[in-house]
Amino acid sequence: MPEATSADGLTVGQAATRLGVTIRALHHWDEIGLARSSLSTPTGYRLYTAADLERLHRIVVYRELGLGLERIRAILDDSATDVPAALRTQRQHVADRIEHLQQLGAGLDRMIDAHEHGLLLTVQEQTAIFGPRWNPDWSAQARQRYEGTPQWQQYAEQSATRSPAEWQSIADTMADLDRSLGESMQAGFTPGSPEAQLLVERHRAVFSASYFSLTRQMQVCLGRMYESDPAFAAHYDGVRTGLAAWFRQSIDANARNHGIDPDTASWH
Amino acid sequence: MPEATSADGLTVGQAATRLGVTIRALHHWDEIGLARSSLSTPTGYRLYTAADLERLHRIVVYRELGLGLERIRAILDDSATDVPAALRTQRQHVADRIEHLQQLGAGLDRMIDAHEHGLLLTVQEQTAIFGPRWNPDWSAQARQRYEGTPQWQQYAEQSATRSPAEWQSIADTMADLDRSLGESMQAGFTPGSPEAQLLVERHRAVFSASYFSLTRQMQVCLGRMYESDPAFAAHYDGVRTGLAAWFRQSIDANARNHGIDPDTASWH
DNA sequence: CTTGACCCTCACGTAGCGTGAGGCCGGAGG
DNA sequence: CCTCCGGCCTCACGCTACGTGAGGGTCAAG
Repeated sequence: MPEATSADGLTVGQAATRLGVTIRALHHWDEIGLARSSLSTPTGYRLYTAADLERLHRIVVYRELGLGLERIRAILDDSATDVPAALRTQRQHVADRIEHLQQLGAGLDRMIDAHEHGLLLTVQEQTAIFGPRWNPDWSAQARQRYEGTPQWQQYAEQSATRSPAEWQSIADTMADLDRSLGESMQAGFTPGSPEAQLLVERHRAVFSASYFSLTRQMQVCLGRMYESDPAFAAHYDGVRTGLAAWFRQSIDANARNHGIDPDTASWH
Repeated sequence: MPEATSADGLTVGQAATRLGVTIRALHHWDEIGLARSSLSTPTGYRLYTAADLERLHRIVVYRELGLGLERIRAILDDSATDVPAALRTQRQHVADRIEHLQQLGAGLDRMIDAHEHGLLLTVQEQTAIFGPRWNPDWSAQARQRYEGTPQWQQYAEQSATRSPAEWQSIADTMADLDRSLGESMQAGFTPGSPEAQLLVERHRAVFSASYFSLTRQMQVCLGRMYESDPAFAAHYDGVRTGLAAWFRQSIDANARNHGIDPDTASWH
């Protein structure tokens, strides 16, 4: 049995189901004067006539197109408004928002990649930037070890915004630092000497800017790894024989100079 | 002269300009506990330290990716949250919104087309649906005459949502009506007879459902045009000789029966 | 007369701030 | 010392388009 469509009109609930909107929406449109029911029962029930429903239907259509209620009101009430022009403006807005969202999506993709791979570079680019002795597996290993730590997150967020050129610049800076370390050792500066201290602090600054904030405690742990990890040790000793040990000792000495016992330092 | 970066930290204004956000945003993030300044002067000024700025920067990045503040809070504070998973969820949201907006855009395009051309059918489709005697220029003429009137707007909005199949159904209904009109005239029913009145009301209902709400006053004007416009007259007289005049008279008679003087009726 | 479905009017909550209002602080000039 | 201007502070309401109850009448059926 269909609803007894009394000739007077439909109640809010009936109108709402016919239009596919909520009762509250109809109430709201009533409140702001966008669409009032032209009839009502003596007890205050709203009754929507066929003409009311036509207007409501137009509202629903324009609302589905993403127009704001005030713009809809203008279109419906002000016959002077240029409807196609208003629609074209809205079309432009939609296009703009789509483009913006697509950029957001691309940024998210980069960020996801950064979190999952650590480096946003192809293997070819990695070799070109970090040199032939770079092993592409290292970033995967680093990810396995540090994934989930705040440091990894910070690193991932930064690397998501880095272009190959910026990676190149980082690699150059690092290579510069390696050279300086080798020259200092070669020149006879010992761990603990002012020159060595300066270089250790320079390493901390460069590292913090390139990867993530490095405390002196963390730097101590890193130095130990440089010496004990075969790959890292080979890298530094490749610059100058004995450099891995010299650098670790310099870091330890610098930490001691800042009141830290390198033998109890932890990564935190 | 750069700002005197007092070692303690930056004031809100300085932090805001560095981060590219407003002061109010920083206040807001403070209010909801997302990012508090860890220092403050005795007089209550906020001072943001370097660590604070790091956190703020991360917030800015994630906010630019479209994440909500609560989600950002989870990522920053709760090391247990799976960051890539959260990002992928967000990526899906963005993709969904893009698709939705693209549908909106398509709907807007249809609506704009409908307002500007009146019919969303190719000339071929028009001929196939309305028959070989249909003249594609008619819709352009109708647009020139009625553009800007509420009736045209209603018509355009409806036709924007109509598929060729629905147009076919409308054409069929109209053809049915034409046939019935011709048969009634042929059978000798006169304008004003109950049979003729029924057909006139049927025309009004069909027309209102297919194009726009038609009052009896408007129907009278339409009937006069059917008789006087050569194209329309040819159409009806092609169904049955003399049908254009018979139909116009039937509309007039029906209007009179409803208390309307057809000679003073206006389109409104 | 009761019951359950429906209706009414407040009125607060949402996300992320914008935008004043009204008033205190800090450094420079007179 | 006073004043002035720019910067800072804390309320606190405003914005979109309703969602979601709270508390209470209304309507048709049993």
